[in-house]
Amino acid sequence: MTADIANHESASRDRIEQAILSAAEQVFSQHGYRGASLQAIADQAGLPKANILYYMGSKQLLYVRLLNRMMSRWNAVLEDITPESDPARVLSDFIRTKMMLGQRYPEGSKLFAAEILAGAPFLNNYLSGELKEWVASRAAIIRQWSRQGKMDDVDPRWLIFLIWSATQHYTEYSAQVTGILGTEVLSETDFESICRFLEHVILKGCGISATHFSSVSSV
Amino acid sequence: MTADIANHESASRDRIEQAILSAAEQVFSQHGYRGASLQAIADQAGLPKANILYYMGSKQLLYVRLLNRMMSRWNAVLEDITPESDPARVLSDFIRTKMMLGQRYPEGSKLFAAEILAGAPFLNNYLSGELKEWVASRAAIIRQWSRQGKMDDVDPRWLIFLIWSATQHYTEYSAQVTGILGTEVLSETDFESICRFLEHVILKGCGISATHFSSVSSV
DNA sequence: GATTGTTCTGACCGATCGGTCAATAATGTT
DNA sequence: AACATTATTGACCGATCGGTCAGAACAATC
Repeated sequence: MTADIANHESASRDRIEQAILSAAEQVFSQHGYRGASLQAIADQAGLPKANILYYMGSKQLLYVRLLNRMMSRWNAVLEDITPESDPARVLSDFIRTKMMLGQRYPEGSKLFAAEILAGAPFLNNYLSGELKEWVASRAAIIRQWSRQGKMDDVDPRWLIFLIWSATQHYTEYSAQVTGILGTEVLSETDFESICRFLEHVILKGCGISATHFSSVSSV
Repeated sequence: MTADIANHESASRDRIEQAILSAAEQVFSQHGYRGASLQAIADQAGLPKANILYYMGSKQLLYVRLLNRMMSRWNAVLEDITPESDPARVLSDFIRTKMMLGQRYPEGSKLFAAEILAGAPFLNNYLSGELKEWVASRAAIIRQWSRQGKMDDVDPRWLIFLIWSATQHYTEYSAQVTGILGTEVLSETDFESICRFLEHVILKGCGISATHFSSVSSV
């Protein structure tokens, strides 16, 4: 008897669970919690419906498990930020990290968006607890930057929301973006162009002098 | 027999239809097309379910009718923009108009967002047709502004997306925003503060010198 | 007051929903 | 080989889904 089996986590079981989670992420992200059906998830995963429930227990357990998985992916963002940090570097990193996360986990990002749209019935505690503290602590540091004259005296909360929304837009509204651009997916060139644009506008807009390693090329 | 009745549009019928549309907008915006049920809409409207279908024909007809109603509300945005317009005034108007629309029609905005999240199955033609042309024509004018030296040489598409997302955020993510701020609704003070912040960052970030009537107070 | 057309709605339809369960198959363990 | 555990899944459950329909209720015209 191996340690894995003792922990009820054989390699086979783990592989199947990941396949189910991946399938469920797709379906939930498109249709939200209510609009998603276990049958659709099962079809997507290529398994019988009863199998989904055997591994996940219930629709709700599967859903909150997906939410938690997505939350944990965001944990590292803006983790090591101090009043002595360089605003240009930090905000630039923030923009690029969020853009990258949206590209890497598009379904997870959409899943989160759908949950918020529905009024965050499963995430209310997280939003008004953990995330609220996260924003408050970062906002305090940004406010110090303003007081130190490193940047304009803007409301840090609106700045965080701005970066959040501007980056999230390209994953959640991908259907609109690709429809307008006329391409199926966002090219690597477009991705880099967007990052540079956001860095340029937001940093300059906040009165942050660009450092040597990050700026927009065209100005 | 009045002209209204001849047009199959009595005042009574119109009142009921509006009530149904309003109720449906709430339910669809929260749960998307698939997740919304006619029974929930009927309950919200205080009518029997069969009554909804009597007035609207089917779930799909009701849904597309709501989408079209929301589209028409956005028609006036950035309508009278020319190469000779003042970028500061135009972008400032754009920001405030979009913010105001989101506040005025929160359910409609969320409905639109849910449709895009689902992959825009009912709006693909609109996005890659009408809206694409709308963006292209505005982008052309913004590009002329850049060539005239009125602003930095930024990609107009990313600028439009930026304003779009930053303003939309406060209606679609209202659950997250209010959760983080700790308030139930966005106060009038916050609303004005956000508008000024966005005007400041975006105009300054695009190298647009603020005109006399619009600027941020704190810098 | 009988006739006609519109509005309203309970009852019902087949399909699908999330979830249960018993029977079977596969996989260890000894 | 015998046994115990886990994995798998078709069949089924009550509830709800979108939608239909017959007929009651209502209003307008003659």
